[in-house]
Amino acid sequence: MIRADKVNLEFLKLLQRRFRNLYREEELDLDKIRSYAGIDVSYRKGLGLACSVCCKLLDDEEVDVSYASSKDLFPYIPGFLFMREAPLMLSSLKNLKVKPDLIMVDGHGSLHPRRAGLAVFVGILSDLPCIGVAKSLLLGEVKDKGKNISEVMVNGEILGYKISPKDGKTFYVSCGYKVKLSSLKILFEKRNFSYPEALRKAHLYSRGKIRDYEVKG
DNA sequence: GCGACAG
DNA sequence: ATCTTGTCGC
Repeated sequence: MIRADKVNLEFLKLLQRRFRNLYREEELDLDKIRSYAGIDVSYRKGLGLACSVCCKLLDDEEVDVSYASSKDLFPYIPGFLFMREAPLMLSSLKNLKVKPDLIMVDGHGSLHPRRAGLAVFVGILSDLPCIGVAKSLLLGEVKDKGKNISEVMVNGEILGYKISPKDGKTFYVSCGYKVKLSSLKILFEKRNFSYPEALRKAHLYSRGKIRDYEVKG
């Protein structure tokens, strides 16, 4: 494990700026998106385990599941989560037999100090439309609170949305790659502001799998 | 300098 | 994120 106090943050910021230069936005044609994958990572005693769950976009029916694990983990440093989780997420994504048309990762995309969160890296490196879905805010202010969907502002710019399901915890979404804010809004409105089922399962499955390692090996 | 800080 | 049993409440 690399020591957090030995990490060259200036170099990593440079890396984030370069990936941001590769960032692109596109209109999401929902009629052409058949399936999407939710990706999450769990940890236990120095081991990290990622899970990708591929579901149909229409009814959330599960069509594929894959995993990837590693003991060679980068430390968690706020603002640099990509170094810790992007490699594991990309590995589990490769292990899917059914290739998704869209991916959603646990973490922020453009809603980030340098607009280069985890979802931006995973989107660019997989060359798939990607959306960042986080449970808490890293920065930004919520405008027009109280609605199902409200804008998150950073320096007068909309960088994401706060989504409040009728039943359940609120979460935040932002663009990762090849997606536009307008597409995000339409997508979550169509899905009735609910937390993505594929992500919920990826979280459950990764936790279940990493506990098996305790018993087996 | 102080505090805040995705997972 | 993880370490962790029972317990309060819908």
